[in-house]
Amino acid sequence: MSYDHRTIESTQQQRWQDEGIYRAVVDWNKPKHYALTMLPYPSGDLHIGHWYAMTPSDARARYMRMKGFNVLFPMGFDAFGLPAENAAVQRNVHPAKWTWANIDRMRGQLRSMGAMFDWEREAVSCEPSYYKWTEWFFAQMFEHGIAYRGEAMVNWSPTLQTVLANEQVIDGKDERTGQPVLQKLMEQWFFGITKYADELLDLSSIDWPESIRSMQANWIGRSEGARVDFEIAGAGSDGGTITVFTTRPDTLWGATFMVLAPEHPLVDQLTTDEQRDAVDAYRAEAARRTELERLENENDKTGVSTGGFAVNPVNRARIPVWIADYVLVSYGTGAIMAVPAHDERDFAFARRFGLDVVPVIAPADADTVAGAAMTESYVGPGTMINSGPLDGITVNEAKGRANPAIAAAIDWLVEHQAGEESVNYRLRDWLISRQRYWGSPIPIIHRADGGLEAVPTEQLPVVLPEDVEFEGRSPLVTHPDFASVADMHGGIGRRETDTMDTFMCSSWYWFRYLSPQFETAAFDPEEAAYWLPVDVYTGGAEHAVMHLLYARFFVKAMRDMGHFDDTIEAMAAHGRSAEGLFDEPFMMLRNQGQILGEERRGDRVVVDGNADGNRILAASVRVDPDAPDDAGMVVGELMRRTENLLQVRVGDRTVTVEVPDDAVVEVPSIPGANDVNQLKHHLDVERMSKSRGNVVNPDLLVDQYGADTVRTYLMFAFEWQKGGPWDSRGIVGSRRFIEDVWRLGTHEYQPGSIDEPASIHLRRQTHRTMQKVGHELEAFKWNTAVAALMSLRNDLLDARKQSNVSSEAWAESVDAMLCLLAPIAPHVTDDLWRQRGNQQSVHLHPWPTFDPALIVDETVTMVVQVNGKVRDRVDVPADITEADAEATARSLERIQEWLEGKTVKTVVVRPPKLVNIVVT
RNA sequence: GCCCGGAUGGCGGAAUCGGCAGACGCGGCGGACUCAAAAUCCGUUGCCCGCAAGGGCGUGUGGGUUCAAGUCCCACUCCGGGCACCA
Repeated sequence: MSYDHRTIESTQQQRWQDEGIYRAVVDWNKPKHYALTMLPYPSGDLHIGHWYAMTPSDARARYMRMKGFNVLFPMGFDAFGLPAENAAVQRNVHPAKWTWANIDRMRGQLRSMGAMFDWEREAVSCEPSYYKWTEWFFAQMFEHGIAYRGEAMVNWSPTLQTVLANEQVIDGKDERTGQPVLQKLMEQWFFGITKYADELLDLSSIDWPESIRSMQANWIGRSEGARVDFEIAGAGSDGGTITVFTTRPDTLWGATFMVLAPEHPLVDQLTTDEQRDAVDAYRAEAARRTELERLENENDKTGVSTGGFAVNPVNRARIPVWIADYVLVSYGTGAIMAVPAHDERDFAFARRFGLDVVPVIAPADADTVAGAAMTESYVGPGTMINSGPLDGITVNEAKGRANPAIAAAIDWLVEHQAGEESVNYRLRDWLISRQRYWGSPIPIIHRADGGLEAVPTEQLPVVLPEDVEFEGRSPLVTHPDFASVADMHGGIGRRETDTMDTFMCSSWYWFRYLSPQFETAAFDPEEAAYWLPVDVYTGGAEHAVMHLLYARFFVKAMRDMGHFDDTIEAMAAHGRSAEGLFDEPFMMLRNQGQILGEERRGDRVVVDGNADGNRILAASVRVDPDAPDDAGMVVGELMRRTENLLQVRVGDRTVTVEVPDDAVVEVPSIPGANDVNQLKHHLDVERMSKSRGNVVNPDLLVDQYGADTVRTYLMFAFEWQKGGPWDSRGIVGSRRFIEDVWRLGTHEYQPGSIDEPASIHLRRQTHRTMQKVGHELEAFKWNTAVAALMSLRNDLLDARKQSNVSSEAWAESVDAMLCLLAPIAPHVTDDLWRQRGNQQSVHLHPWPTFDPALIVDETVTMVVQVNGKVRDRVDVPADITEADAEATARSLERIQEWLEGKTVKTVVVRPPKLVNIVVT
């Protein structure tokens, strides 16, 4: 019977479902393992990236279960979001209908993966039974003062007709469509995530990748420094102050002017009558420009004087106050003290507008240049000068109080009540409201008197009306009934028509999986007490500063609002300590890389040289994508390179070009001298996208090769955390492997003449594979786990050919191979497992344990080096003594030849692996 | 500019502690089977010299430590990612 993946996979999937083997039920007698993989957005089709993310997660969940853990591995859909509304506008289909149709389709595709998802725990964020609790969390946040309504400069996307969070804007463009985003002053809903900035910076209790830690730290952007108050000159003692944040209070004596953001609230007060027109014009221009346009002329400083002055608190100097768009209203206090002598931007501004430059730091090894003569700012270390009480103090490269000059400056400010030590963050509060329909409604009622109140819990959820029309604007605003509502006291109220950022839905979904039907709370404390927290979370690194930061914030806020109290109580009842379990959502995080489109086969090369028979002998080869067809003797795509032979496609024929060593090779993208080795027949690998036509469809692959082969290939062909270009040719190797497993599993082994060492060898390889595969799966190293199993396959093929191992050794090895491969290729292994007479699924079988005595070799190949170079090898007993190892090494004929006429200086002996004889 | 990660055959990649570089797979080459092709099987495959035995070179570049370096240290180049007029 030959291997038929279609029958095997559908049969096994049906059997798993019938037997209900993936149902995860609380069992306090077993250790638990909560494995979570990021839930998909129901975009319509599962793509190869979903498979790449999910099948290894599934394999590891299966492995943990075989290791004896009670494993929860749930799945759901992050179902609110803009694409559904776009579909509504473009195709005139209701977002709910579109979303649910996609979910149905994707559920089927997810089943074809053969993953062990527990579908009874499925959660879908657009279901009222789900978003009731999303709303409830919002109401809780509102009542605890974490959610608030505030006016701020926010990101407005004209394309999407909604505001966006800072995290969703990259380089002034929205991260989904790449369209420009405007800055607008608007009243919106925010979550006070900045209160948690310091706690979010501490990732010491969780096992997360370094890159994610650094991205989160960068995003939070903590800076240490001081806040300094500058009196507004001529306004009297209580006429107001301009507060600035600076990381360099030590340079205060060099502050010769101030700059406010154009939107700063004090600008009106400071502006003199003479400057009024210029200031108004500048502010209007700044408001018109997008973030993008501001960034374009970064080096070209603009600004205008307000005509007003402030007093530098350290020396009572009257300094002019300017406005300029290089100061951002959203960072720090929206105002800076400018120290042109020691800040590049301030220097450029001062030179442009003829403002004073006063150096206050003398470099240690160079003469101090007078301010007027400086050609650039000095940002290095040195000694304080022109700074009154700070003169003579050392300035080093350290930040904050670790720098003696900064410490002295802060002390001076505190003593003179002119400022204080301060920490500033780049992180802004999370803008949560969206002017869109397809999201969870914000459960707030605006009272007639302007007050705000949360919709009471018993009235939740605020359900999205279904009878809506889509005409660009959110239909909630224009809906006849939705917005009109009574407030708590029966007064006239207006319902909030904004919905929540969909990241809100995904900030708590792993709690809903615990008890998706639970009606009295967001999750059942009894389930939570057993399963929480998530032990392993897998998914893409693109969520580093969005989902993963929000999720951490959410759990900390839930903890502070007391929403884990019932769970902690339930834990105590079962004798489980809650210590440290509710500060972070995900104890371990691992990211997969991204699968890119298949390599583009050719580069355009220009070859000149001589015809030599039916090939060209090249004198020069140049890579030039834009070369015209007549640029050289042979011009075309480089299709293949083998050693120094190139296959170049010219029109519809292929020309062979030989590149001798003395040919000139030019690859403009690689500087310096190039040779033939640097010619690549692929310089262009891109993300998969429909428009590029390089999308790999997993459904077609599954149909052609089977899910087991696709899973195995995805785990084998890449370094998982890295990803890389798809290679459609490579999958046959995985298919051959699965077919070999099938043949070995169905082979009726009859030993010929049994060779005892061969049996022992097979057993040793088997037990080593047990050790190796377990070790690799533990560490998320799928490729080497598969490689180890392929090696065992090779050993078994060899044993079958020789027929020289005992039946027991054969059976042990085949059974082990099926168990070890089961997490990776669940269908074929379970089919074979049952064919081999087992009653229960291989997935319920315990993970094989290796015998440590069996994996040690009796003999080892010892390497003998002379002066660090391998000169001979010899098989020696594994327990050889140091003396015997040296004697054996010296006795080797080839070693003696190398020692002849030389004096042995030292001999390094590392039995049983190596002897290195050092001679002179 | 600052921060994080990386660079190993034609390709994807492997190499617990510093101890045989290139596991495993793809691709290539040669052969068997076949009328032929596909599939399959056998052999081979880092580069260079050599008929061979064998030798030399080799993990981005340049130094260093060591009996021994892909692995440790210093300096640099390039690639990927994050942050950035961030005060």
